[in-house]
Amino acid sequence: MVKREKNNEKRTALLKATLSLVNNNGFHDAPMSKIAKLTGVSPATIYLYFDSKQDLINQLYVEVKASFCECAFNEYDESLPIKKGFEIIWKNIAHYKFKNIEEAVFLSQCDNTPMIDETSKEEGLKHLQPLIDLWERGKTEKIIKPISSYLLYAYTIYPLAFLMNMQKKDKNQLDENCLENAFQAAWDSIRI
Amino acid sequence: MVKREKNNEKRTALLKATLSLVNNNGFHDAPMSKIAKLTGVSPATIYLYFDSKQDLINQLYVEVKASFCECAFNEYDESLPIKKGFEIIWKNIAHYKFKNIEEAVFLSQCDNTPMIDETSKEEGLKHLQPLIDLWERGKTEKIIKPISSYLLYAYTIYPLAFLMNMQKKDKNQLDENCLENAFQAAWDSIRI
DNA sequence: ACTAAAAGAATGAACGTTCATTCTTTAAAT
DNA sequence: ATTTAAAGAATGAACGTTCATTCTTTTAGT
Repeated sequence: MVKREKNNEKRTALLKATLSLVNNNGFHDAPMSKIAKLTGVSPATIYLYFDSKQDLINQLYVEVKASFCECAFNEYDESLPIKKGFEIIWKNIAHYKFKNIEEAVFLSQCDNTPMIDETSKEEGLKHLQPLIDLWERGKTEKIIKPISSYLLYAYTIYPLAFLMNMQKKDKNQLDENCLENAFQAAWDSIRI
Repeated sequence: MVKREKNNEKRTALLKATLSLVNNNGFHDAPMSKIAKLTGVSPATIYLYFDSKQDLINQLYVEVKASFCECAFNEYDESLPIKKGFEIIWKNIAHYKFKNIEEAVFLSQCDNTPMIDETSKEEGLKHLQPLIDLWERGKTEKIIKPISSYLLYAYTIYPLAFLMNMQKKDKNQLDENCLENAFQAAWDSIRI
């Protein structure tokens, strides 16, 4: 739903405030009034940029997911060897999750909750195709186990969400060494 | 908070209705009025069994988590060899998550959301100690990688949550073969 | 065993508050 | 002068919770 082109700053500020509130209070305690107050605008102004609260949260999800996926394939090249290509994507994702911890926590909350429309969720998932392609290539080259992409994702990418949540709670500090161990575990779980 | 001893059925029915509503609608769209209606009682009746909505959801979380952890260590014995002991616990957990998919989805929603009090969350986490002990034993016996328990959990148990969510959306059917692959991936990621 | 009184459960209606959203007015930009 | 952006006030609906009251069960007195 396209509304305004002008003053994208305000729109971005609204998205940012929403992210912060949903992260800290949960969707059930992130009312429009608080979003407006935190942004420094009137509640009515939100409706110049978004159709509804649901529209706001859906757009936020899709945009954060897009920025995540864009980051994931930075410097990735399909001609790279399987393991090297996987390592680049994996580390891109890992770095995103620990540099942009608020965004990552938000995504994990969305992915485990019915708060986002199913259609928006599917839209957000499409951008990961190059990783799935890489895995398929790895399977035919007998480098990666011949198991479903869901399994491969569950054991390589998904664990990062847990580590990140622990990181946020200061339960597990993630240094370079820990990251290397994590990558090794991911790779060991799927390599033949 | 101890309230009534009598008529535990109604209390259980309230918990069950809450679980179902939160799962399908999210916490933000599971009002007391709907919980009451689904249970077939008056809204006021809820407050004979629980202090508040927050108390209701906290108690639900703690009890579901407890039943999950109880199931996890069924037939487990500390004298078992590392791999066998791990396999038993892992498969217990896997079976719980796929036999009690509603409960498991609920737990994953709670664990990724600020909807549960932090104290209740910590209470729920305590019961997993035997698994951590097993891992420690595995490390000293040089069977399991010398990495933190958070990493071990992230790569062996946490992935099941993803598989289960996919299962619920009918995206990934989990047969016995897939389960075996999943266990192998889990073990491969942490064994030396 | 029967009845009356007390206690415990449960209720629907109503409370004050807060919600998402809209209406009306003002300020700013063109 | 006209249009657009923003604001604040206002809206009905819905929220969590409590209220006064009524059923239902238990207790006690005969």
